[in-house]
Amino acid sequence: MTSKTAKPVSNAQRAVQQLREMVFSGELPAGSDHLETELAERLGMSRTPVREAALLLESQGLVEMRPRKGVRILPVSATDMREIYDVLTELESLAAERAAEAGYSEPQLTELAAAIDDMDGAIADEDLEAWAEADERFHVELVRLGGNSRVQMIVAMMGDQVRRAKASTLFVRPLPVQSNEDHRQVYAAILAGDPAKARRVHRDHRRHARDVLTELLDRMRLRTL
Amino acid sequence: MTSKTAKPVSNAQRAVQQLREMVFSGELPAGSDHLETELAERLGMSRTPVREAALLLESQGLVEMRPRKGVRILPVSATDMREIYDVLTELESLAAERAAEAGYSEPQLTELAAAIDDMDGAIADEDLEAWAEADERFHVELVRLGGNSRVQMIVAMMGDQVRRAKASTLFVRPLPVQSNEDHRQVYAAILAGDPAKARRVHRDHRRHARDVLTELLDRMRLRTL
DNA sequence: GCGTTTTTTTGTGTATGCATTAAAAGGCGC
DNA sequence: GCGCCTTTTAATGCATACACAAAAAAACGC
Repeated sequence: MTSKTAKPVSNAQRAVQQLREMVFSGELPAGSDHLETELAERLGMSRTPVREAALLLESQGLVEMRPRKGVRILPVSATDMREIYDVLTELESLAAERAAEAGYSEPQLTELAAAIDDMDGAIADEDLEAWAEADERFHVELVRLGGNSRVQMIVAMMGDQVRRAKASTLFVRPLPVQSNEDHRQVYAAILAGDPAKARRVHRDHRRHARDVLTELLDRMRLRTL
Repeated sequence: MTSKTAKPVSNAQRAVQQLREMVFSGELPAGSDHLETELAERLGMSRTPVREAALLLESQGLVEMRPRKGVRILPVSATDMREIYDVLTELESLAAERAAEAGYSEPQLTELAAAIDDMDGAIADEDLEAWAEADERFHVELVRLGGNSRVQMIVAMMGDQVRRAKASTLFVRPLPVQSNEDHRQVYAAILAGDPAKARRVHRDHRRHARDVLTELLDRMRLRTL
């Protein structure tokens, strides 16, 4: 039911996926070093595909390869967070603007609406993980509607870089009750075909989220994640 | 005077640099395919470092690796140009805003001022290549002043993707006489510490440049470069 | 003991060989 | 000739081997 004929996925691709998961899950903790040989053994393949995978992850800003020191899982500092959120703010706002310009009709926005509803539901249940998942869906879908493949890529990349940080602050953050009001406004602006408003609302939303998070990080004295 | 003791640069790094130059110079034309073996021979090294280099360039959006077909030099379509210019507009505007917030004083902005002056000079001489070089310097320096390393990276990456296209339209574009007025306004806004104005002016500048270029591409019936 | 030099260890960067498999070439019936 | 099957060719993906250099360990002088 899941696959047709079993697709031939390369070892390098598997290495990328597995390493990503190991990074996100914390199995490879931020700041830790791992020799190519060690990772190769862990993944049950030779150094070559592992190396290629590491090279890719390095270009995505998730790890760093230092000769003789191994593959270092990059920590994310408060400064990094600010940088990343700034980029996300700009590009998502652009996406919102473009989405509003595109003249989508309601049936094309069901995914977005569903994400918003799910966030409401999660807040009512005080289910933070469900909320985070729906929030993620909202942002991904918004960017998709923006129709710029490069923006999609960059946003995904930046999202990966802050994934761990988001996860570890999720339970100490205030319940984002206000947040969904913003989401609905963005949705409305897109449906109404008001690009300037869509941009502005989303931008303010993002900026606020950034301030909350960075202040939180300062308060937690968390310098890297 | 240039080097201390001759640094040990890896073959893979050399491969990256050389391949980049070969792409930008047109020695490897857009749309062409090249087998790993062929490139390895051309660069005088084995497939391994060439492969790593190609993987990197792929992650930067310059080439695409297709099994059995070889390394394909990615062409840039009119749509691609629009996407890229949209991203550049957003991120450079952010940089301008942040630069204005940073409270730079005149001596810290000499590089930017010099680039503007050079553009004026180049326009007076009708030296398009000198103008393009100074324009590049202006934008790079502006982004640097913005102080966001991720923005710098992404802008550089997007810049690489449109490098060939810019070069090949340079001589059919109208002389950018108006453009430098914008640059001076951005400069002034940064020095005056007016983030909103810096952003707005640069954004409009960019948007205009984008319209000129895309219209030009349509008129030239150039679909890929 | 302790700073310095020498030896050993070890990880990486690169070359190379090979199995796999997609594509091209060739053969065959009609 | 032409569609279809078989054979051959050849490019990749991966494993492996090895030289080099960096770091660690050991030896040494004092």
